[in-house]
Amino acid sequence: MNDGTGRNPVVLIAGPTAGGKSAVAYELARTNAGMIINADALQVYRELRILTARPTPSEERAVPHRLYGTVSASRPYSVGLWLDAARTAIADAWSLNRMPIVVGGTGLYFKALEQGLVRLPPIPPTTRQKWRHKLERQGPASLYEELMSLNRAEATRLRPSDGQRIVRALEILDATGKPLSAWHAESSAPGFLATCRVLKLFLSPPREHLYKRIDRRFDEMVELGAMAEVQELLRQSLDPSLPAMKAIGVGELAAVAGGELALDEACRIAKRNIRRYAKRQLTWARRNMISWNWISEQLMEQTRGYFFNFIRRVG
RNA sequence: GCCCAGGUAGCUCAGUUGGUAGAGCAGCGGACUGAAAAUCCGCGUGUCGGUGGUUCGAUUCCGCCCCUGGGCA
Repeated sequence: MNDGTGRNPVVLIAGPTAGGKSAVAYELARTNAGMIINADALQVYRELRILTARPTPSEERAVPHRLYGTVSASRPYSVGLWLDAARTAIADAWSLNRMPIVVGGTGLYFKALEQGLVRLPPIPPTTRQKWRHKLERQGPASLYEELMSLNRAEATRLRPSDGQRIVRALEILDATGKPLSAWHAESSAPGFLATCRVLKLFLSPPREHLYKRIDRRFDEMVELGAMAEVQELLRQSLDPSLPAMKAIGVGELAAVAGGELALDEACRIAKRNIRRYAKRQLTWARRNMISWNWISEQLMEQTRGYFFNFIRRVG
């Protein structure tokens, strides 16, 4: 696929959850021979169609979709795995003469796509297990001490309470003999999109509207059978620390299934957690997505023609 | 109309024997490189219903007014 400039085109659509990304992506893709590629860390899980607000089967039939529901909830996913899959999908779109439209709410995935990821040798699963178990048994403070004695600079980069990052730092040090910061410094691989013609849209509805949509959408999820979806997931008896089990709504509705929480109370908590998540997405974006086109709902209406023109021109 | 009980943060309320106030929930800000819907850090955001009075000083005491419950008519 070529737009006359010799550079391949890509459209990226990001924004907080429930902000209308999917609808925009679908419309662009349907009218401009696009291919929609998922950039959401949770929408990859097969079992979570309703709770992660994945595109509907009819939408998936109308327009090519990639990386939605392709992974079992029993498997941990990661940025690295996603990045490989996303690159393949984007290349596929080009070869099929379709405009790749990468949509999702996971800021880190977009950052990896744009700027690349540190090239690390694979960490053996046993090493990963070792440190994770240690965290469970001893807690973050003790592991922080350990990291401090192994590599002071690496430890001071982190907080003593941030168990997840401490474990990551330790497993990298353990498996490669070098701290993450050293790997980071030496592998400045250019991002996959460095040579592409890229349109970056960040959909940013007013906070108040966003929160209303979040609340409404969760009620809809429950009506559509979110409860059954969670019960089905629970039947697999998966490790609760798996990413899929941490999807917002899973824990809350599981508590209802277990008789520990009333449904309306669970909904209240889930909605609050989604609102907080949306806030974290916005915090991330303010810092990391400065160069994106930030568009409000109104602006989206006003500039619709402009963006469609971009698509037509390059597509 | 009269009699009670209230009006304090977005909500539910606590409190100040007179020195401009604090909990829970909600919210807000920040960090972030293979678990990122994760993980972690920080922050009370206030015309104490209004208006006069007493006082060095009133959210607190007094008067009047407004509003919300409940009761009596």
